Amino acid sequence: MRTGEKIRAFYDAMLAAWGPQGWWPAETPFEVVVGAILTQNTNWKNVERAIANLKGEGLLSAEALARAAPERLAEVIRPAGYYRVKARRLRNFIDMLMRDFGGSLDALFALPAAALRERVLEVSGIGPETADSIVLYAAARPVFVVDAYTARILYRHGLVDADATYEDIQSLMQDNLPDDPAMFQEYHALLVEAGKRHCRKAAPLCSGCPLERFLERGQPAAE
DNA sequence: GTCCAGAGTG
DNA sequence: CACTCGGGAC
Repeated sequence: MRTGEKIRAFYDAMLAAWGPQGWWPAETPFEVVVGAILTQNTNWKNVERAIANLKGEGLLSAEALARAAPERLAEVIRPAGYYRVKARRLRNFIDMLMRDFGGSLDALFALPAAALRERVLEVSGIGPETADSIVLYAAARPVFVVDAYTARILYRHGLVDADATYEDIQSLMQDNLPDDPAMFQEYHALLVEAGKRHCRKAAPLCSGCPLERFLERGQPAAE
């Protein structure tokens, strides 16, 4: 099976095994943005607590976040970890939104997809994965979100090299899939599920993984 | 004790 | 290149 077929077959196999994942779990696009920043290298369970705190404090809006004292914001999002850094990152995004788009997410999202991605990437503390999560899940534009699980799963199946860059992997996925935001949303969520359940860093549990049948001789590759 | 829906800095 | 940021779930 060649690369493109395999990439498309992965999706079908995971979807058949686990069904739709319902990502991104949030009530509004703004909440998606906040969650995308808070979940950097962090368990989603902890992010849920932080978002619940923000809601309880009435801080889940651009205006409220722009006014909140940095120390207070940090304390409220504390359960998400890296709380001082993340408080600053949230503020950096809000500052950009207020300054350049009148605080309107809709105005920001009206940009063409490529310009939107670049604009979000310019915010200090928002890197490629967080930017693409915002573009895909909050703005519903067709960019593929790459994360550590994506790289590991593709690497262990021999579809990318160990040193493949973010852009390498993103291009590989986008070049071999239809340009469908809803599908990209689902595919990334399914890869995260596969990563958590089976393709863990230290001890991969290939047995029972819906992607197991796509492994070839010698795979998964050693780290 | 491990590890998480990463990114910036020295 | 390594190091920092970090609470919480398991």
